[in-house]
Amino acid sequence: MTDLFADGATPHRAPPSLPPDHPLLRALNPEQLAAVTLPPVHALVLAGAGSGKTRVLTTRIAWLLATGQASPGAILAVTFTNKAAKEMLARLSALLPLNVRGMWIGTFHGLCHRLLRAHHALAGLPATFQILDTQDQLSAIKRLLKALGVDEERVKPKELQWFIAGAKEDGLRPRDMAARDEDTRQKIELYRRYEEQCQREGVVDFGELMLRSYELLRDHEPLRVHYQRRFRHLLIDEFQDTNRLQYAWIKLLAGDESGGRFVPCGNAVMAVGDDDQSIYAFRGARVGNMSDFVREFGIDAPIKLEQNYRSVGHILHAANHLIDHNRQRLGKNLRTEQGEGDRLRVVELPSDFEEAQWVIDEIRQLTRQDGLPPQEIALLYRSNAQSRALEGALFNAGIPYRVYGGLRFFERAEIKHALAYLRLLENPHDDTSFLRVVNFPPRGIGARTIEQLQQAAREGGCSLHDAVTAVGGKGGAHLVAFVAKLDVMRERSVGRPLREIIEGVLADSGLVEHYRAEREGAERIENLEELVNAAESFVSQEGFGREAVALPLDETGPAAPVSAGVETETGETVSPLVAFLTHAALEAGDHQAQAGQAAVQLMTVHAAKGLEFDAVFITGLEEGLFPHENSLSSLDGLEEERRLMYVAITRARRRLYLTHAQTRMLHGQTRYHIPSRFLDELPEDSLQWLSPRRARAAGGWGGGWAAGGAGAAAMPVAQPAWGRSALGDDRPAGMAGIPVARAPARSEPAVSASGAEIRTGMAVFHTKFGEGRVLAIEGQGADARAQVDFRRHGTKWLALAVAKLTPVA
DNA sequence: GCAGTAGCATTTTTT
DNA sequence: ATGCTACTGC
Repeated sequence: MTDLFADGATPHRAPPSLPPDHPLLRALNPEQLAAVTLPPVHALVLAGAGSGKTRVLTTRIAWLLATGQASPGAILAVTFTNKAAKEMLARLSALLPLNVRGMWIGTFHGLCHRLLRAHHALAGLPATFQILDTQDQLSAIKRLLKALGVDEERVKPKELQWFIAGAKEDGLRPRDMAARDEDTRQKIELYRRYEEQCQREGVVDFGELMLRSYELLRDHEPLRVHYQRRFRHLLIDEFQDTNRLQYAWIKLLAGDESGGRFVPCGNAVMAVGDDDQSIYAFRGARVGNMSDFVREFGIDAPIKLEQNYRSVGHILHAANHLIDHNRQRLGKNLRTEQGEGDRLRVVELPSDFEEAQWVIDEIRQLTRQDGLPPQEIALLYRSNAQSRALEGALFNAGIPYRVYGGLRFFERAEIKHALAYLRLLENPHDDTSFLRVVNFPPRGIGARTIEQLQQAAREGGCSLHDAVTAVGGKGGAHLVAFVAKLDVMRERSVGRPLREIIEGVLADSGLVEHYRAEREGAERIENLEELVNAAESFVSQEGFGREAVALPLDETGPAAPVSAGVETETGETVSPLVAFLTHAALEAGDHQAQAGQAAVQLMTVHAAKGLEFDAVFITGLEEGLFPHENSLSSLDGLEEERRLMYVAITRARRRLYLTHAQTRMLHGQTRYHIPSRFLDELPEDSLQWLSPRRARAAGGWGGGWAAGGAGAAAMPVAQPAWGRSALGDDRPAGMAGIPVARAPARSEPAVSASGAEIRTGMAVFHTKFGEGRVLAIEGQGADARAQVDFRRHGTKWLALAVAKLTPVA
């Protein structure tokens, strides 16, 4: 089959010639087959959850290659995460015995980085430019504010970081931005100064990788034309998650602006995505790119992949029914050929504590009686804080578990320290790295000295490294010694293999020695040793070359392997060290070790996207939590929450549990919640209530909350019998899914305000905001506050001692 | 320079 | 409640 990839295979040459029963195409359903064998035209593939999206993408590429329609060098496939890119490569090489070297398959940032390395001079960057991760970016910003004498109270570093990242995601430079007010004017100015600082130090942040490579292509026509001619097939994964800039970047590779209109240049763009799984608007993702794409690329009709291979019927009914409540959709319905399966089990518990206990009991049953491996069970929640209660219960029950999230390998402090030394070997003017380790391990350089050094650097207009001689006294001597030490380390590393360079730095910097003396240092030393291993495997298997290969402008066929270094268009080489540092910044590593362990999986719903499990628990299904209260004020926000719920539901193959608690510890206070509206948006026929169904103030206005509002006032938290050890057998009557008419003893406090009792679920009237419904009550007595969803003013928290709320009959 | 402490925020996250 | 940042005092 390799002969199919002979040089000279040109795009759009021959009509596809593979028979439909070819092994590549055999197992595809009609829609998948249609997507895979599409002629070279633009296409939007609406790929529902579990519909074989990755399979379509990889088979499409394989088909293009196998039919000789494209050479590997003509393919550009882009994903969001390294994980997705790796999976694509792995599955592709399983499909075809092929050399993946010539193909550009990677993340947006990875591919942009590759472009910038190849054309760094054109892009205005030094050959050894390094990447600033989010942490580094924040410290760079803090440093900038300090240098400019801007009060951190007036301009919050985090806010400025958000502002800058947001601007870049929209493709905006400071000069493109108009200041509506003084505050914005200042931020734009700071953005400008931040850019200067980054340029001076030879570093780029994540947003800059994207924006700079966009500008590179935009402003250099020969280069753009070169890449346009090269990449005949552009494939984009998770298209619903693209931001403005990423879409603009794709358009640059797929055509030109002409008279303000976009004109495709003949390449074929296949965008694959699912608008119903768009859950990253908060970080700049723009679902609107999907409809823009349809319009601007003249898509007749999207190809819909609606056949689901993951879940049983009831789970899909629930997902379909729920998402149907969203207005803004392209429209799509999942179907399965599997049976209906079990109904979704819904349960209400008195508290988050008991919710956790109930989940644990159910997990026991799943593993012991149904023989489910623990790693096939996922506990999902809306926000990370919710993991605590679950973790505590799992710990006490002795059930192994694994929590996703938290620090990743390359983000650990000790690793960042080591990397900072390595970066300084390559680029001594990297002030962020300089500051990180100038006094770590401690070497008598204090805040005073650093202050003077920064002052000197500012005055001299130079880097901290170059300013050390300007500082006098003992501090100055220490600084000079530090720089001398760096010089020695650099000297020693010349011509050495990467492994030895890192080992040398770990020893010479004193890092290992420092951690050896520390009580908790053992793990850190282990991590540092792991860093050496990571470098070793990076050099050998990963082959740092791949990261930064550039092709000569007169490209022909796959790039030749490079051994000593990485060729750029000017024939310069990038050292293995630079390549490894880039790798560390671009791929922060796994979230946690022991991935393959037999452990129950805990994660946020966001983190679960793209994963699947036999059994899934969605916990904390309460108003204010899921949907989250911060999202309730806008329709877009609420719809995104609903999509999030959709993602959560579609993670489950066979069993799905939905739990909610009446009370929950949040921010150190007990809060009272009503069940999530999403529970009401599920099809009743697919649900099995394991506790008496509590009506929430359902259906919005005029809807009854009959059972909900009738509880006894100001009762102590009751412990209904069904709250404890709810294993199947000892469930009291009513548990077996037969809804019980009696309302459970409730625990919402009735709060007296203006002589009237206010309770959760109650319809109320406010003199200013009008009619509303009480979503939650928090606190006692004079501190009591109520969260009220007002019909026309959105959701507000009101202090009951102040607000005039009257119950509405 | 470091330890102890007061203040503060606390949805979701990849690169 | 809790964990992180920033500041004060030795």
